[in-house]
Amino acid sequence: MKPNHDFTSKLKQAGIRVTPQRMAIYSLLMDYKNHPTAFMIYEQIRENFPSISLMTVYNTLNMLADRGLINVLGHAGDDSVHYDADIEPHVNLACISCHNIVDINSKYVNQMTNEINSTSGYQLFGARVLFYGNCPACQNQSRSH
Amino acid sequence: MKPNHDFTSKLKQAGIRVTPQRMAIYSLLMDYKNHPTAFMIYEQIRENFPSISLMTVYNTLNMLADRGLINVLGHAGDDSVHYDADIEPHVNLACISCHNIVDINSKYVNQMTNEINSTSGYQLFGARVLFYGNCPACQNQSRSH
DNA sequence: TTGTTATTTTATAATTATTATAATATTGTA
DNA sequence: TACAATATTATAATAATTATAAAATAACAA
Ligand SMILES: [Mn+2]
Ligand SMILES: [Mn+2]
Ligand SMILES: [Zn+2]
Ligand SMILES: [Zn+2]
Repeated sequence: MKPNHDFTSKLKQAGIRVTPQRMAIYSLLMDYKNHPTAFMIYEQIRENFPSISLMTVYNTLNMLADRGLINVLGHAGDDSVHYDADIEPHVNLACISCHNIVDINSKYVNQMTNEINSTSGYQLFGARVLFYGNCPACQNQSRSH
Repeated sequence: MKPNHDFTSKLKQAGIRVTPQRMAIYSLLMDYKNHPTAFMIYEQIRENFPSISLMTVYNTLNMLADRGLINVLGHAGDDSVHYDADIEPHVNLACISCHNIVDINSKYVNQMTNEINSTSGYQLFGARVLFYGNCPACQNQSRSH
């Protein structure tokens, strides 16, 4: 596996040792925009990396989250935690039928973040902004059942 | 237990049978503003209602959430789900040290909600807006350790 | 009020996402 | 290359949540 210097330097900067497993997990989360769960990541990576264990996926995700390199979105109508490599505050839109999560642009998120940063008195680490409902595809399915 | 007609009518409107347990759970969540977990609710209610079971708390919370009467906030640095009786989109502020969640006013939340409602194409049921960091009290504790 | 039926509560067991452990393997470094 | 610190893996344990089914209760009609 050839080292991807983008990820390598990011991990090193955060004081995390570079391993093939961590590179694979981190870069998958950066490349795919689908806000996966630990198990979804595990299944994807296993195709190119058959010996990886689910424990390594959890360890890596926890480590990346602790250092602030990724964001923990929480549940999306299912019962496992979804992750997001985009740590800039932004609006996520979850479908509680198909459990997909997509990003959506909003011009108000930055203003809201600045407002909370300056007025709350909290030392902020991140934001979890998630609206939920039914996506267009799932609305059609339930209409024509 | 005397019936509280506010909650009674709300439950009836939602097609939910009125029971003392459900009244206790729903009104506790409305009265306390601390965004509790199922177990925290269970412990509180048990003081005046010694025979209640944790299963009833989960059943009721799931039912209220399904009907849109309460909001599911998700984890707050711990590993159990927090609930909120305030279903209007608003900013929640979680401390990842002490796991307390408080509300904070923001003038941008409503604008953001309207924006997403009109542009997303999703049939929206609710929002989970949660910023996380260290609260002032926990900042002081870690400074003077 | 009383009887009837559907629903709810409860105790209990089962499930499952996540974490802990400890032996083996790998990384960073000299 | 060799060493020490750290990571990975297989496995077992934990704990939040859900499933089940018998007993209790709410709604409602006679
Ligand atoms: Mn996102
Ligand atoms: Mn709130
Ligand atoms: Zn959908
Ligand atoms: Zn705190």
